[in-house]
Amino acid sequence: MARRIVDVLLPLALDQPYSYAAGDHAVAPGDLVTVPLGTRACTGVVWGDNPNPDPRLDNRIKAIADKLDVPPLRDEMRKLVDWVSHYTLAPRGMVLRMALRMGDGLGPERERLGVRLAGAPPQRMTAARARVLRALADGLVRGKGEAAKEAGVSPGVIDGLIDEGTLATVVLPPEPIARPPDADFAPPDLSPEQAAAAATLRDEVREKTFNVFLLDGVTGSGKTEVYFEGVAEAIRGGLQVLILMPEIALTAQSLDRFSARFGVRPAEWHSEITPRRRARTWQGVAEGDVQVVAGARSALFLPFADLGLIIVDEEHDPAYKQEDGVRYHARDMAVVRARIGALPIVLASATPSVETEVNARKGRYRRLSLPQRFGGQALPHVEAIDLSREGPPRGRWIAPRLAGAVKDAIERKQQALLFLNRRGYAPLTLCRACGYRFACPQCDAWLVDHRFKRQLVCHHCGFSTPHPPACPNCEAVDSFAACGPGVERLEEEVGTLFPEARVLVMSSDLLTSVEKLREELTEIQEGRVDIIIGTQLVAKGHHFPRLNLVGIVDADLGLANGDPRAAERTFQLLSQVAGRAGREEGQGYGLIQTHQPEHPVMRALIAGDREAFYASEIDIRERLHYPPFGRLASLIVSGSDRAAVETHARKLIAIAPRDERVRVLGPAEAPVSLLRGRHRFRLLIKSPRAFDLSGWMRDWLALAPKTTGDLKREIDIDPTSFL
DNA sequence: AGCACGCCGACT
DNA sequence: GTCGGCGTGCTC
Repeated sequence: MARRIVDVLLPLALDQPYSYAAGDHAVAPGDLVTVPLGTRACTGVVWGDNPNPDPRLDNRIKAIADKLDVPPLRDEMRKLVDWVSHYTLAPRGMVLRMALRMGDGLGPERERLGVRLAGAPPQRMTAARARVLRALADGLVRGKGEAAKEAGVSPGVIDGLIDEGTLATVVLPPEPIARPPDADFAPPDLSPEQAAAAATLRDEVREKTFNVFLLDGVTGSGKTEVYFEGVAEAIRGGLQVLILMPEIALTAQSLDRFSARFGVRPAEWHSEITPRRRARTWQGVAEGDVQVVAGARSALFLPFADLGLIIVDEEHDPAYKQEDGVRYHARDMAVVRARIGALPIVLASATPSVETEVNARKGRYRRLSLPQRFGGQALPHVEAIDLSREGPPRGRWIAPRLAGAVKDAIERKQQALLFLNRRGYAPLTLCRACGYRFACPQCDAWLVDHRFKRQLVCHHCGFSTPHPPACPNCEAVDSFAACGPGVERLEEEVGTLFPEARVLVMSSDLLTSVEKLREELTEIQEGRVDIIIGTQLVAKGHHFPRLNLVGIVDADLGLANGDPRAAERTFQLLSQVAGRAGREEGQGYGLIQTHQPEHPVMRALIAGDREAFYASEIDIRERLHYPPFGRLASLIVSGSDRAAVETHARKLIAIAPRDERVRVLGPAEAPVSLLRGRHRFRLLIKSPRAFDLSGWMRDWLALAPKTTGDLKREIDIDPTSFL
């Protein structure tokens, strides 16, 4: 019999699988195998049989070294890898890599050792040893770490007693990575609207067909309770569930809501999971032992054994777009995964992305609306403060009317939130004597003054330098002027306006740990804070029960550049922030400081008229043939030699295949034209919606000269960031 | 992505 | 004379 050759896809920057001899291994598509690659060994996945391997390989085909004892990557997963790779133009191997990110320590469970009292007391008794003996006096088995903790000693003391023979070790059964959730642990009381939506989801989960739902309701309308009913139905049916969330939202608060409903926490999956836990979760998911995973976007590539439902919470959140490596949008790829796996998917948001909203309007997605706040609470009352008519005095950022509202809120013992999406003290520092401006040496960006850290910092590359005593250009002393506000400067102003108030600044760069964030949230909840000053960190999912007033200090900030998604993002962010007001303490109040109160975003926020915003934004997108009415791709050429970068970009345009449906715009210097010492030129590619833009891009790049030196091309299909 | 190979600067 | 910097190219 002829020897069997199989194609193995490797988690490397390779688009094509490599051929290996199966040898004695009974392998099938999807099996994880170890294969020799150059000088090393590599774990890959059998992609299929290859009866006619490339003759140019002649006899260089090596043999599979080993087959791993884990469930094979299912057909759906392999289809997903192929699909995502085709769509994003990332090499297939790099997409596979995401599906194999299980860390080390796969395979048999590392033995967990327990200890119990077994022999005579040790020759040399110490205080620590005595504490251990007392703690274990009942003769029961405890885990090693557990015993040390209970006795209040270091693990070394336990090991010493094992060596002495006083304690005996026992192999413990493995601890489950996640206990099974109980679908009926604490069923909720639902409003009629919630109950109707929940019933639809339950039916759909039983139905097991592809269907996309937009679960649409304002902050506080109870979306989570509704999709939990879909989750419960999947659990009852023995199916697995994936709940995607923006990474920052995966806090204790939201996981606690899950455990309040189902009795246990879901398995977690995000960037800070330890490697061991990661490996065990991956394996638990693949074997079907883990029923529910709550995870950040990368959880989309977990190898579920029997997935029955996907939830994408806060589906509009920009964090779903991965901007480096494989550039994919987790919400869109989640829909693809649901279609491939023939299962329902729920996109939940109070402010759906324009894409999702259009899909719902056209009937491609089914809308489940939750019209009110749960418990009949009113939405916050929102007003604009026109900065050109009633702005603050020069050098101040809080208008008199906003200051008055803050004062009232404090007097009523309620909390106020001042939102400013800008970290640090001031975004620009200049010398009054000579006009010198502090700029990043390796980016096209100003250095931001961070007074708390006593540094000038580049927000693009992280470069930082101490604030110099004199101007580097004219050597003038005391000539610096801070231009514009950041949250730290706002804190200063609040300090002079309300010297008695207890103020807390929440900004990602002031956060040292998740623990610290948790403490701060508790402080806020317990009312030990009067004024919260925050960046977008405060917009995400945290619940502030005593908050009644939200002041948006600079609503125009996100609208400044020429980003086609600026309006949408500003609307979503500001709605979310304003929605934090008055969720428990009566009528909430929002004040929006803006120079353009007539802008569709502001008008919609003030009127509480979401529909008006979508109507205007959808109209603009349709006229400009922007997504979702057309397709968009971006190609950024970058490198240290500016001329070489521009030449290459022009060359790409010159060789682009001609097609009257495709327009290639550029090359233009990218908005951030210098980043980490690399010059950047951008091409934008537009096509109709019904066009395989990925395929066209692939054909185009096949004609392109290969890059030399440090020249790099980055392709982004459906870009969401235009920097 | 790794890793080896290869061709030019400062030292055990 | 070697050690080692990281640019280029290959891995079935």
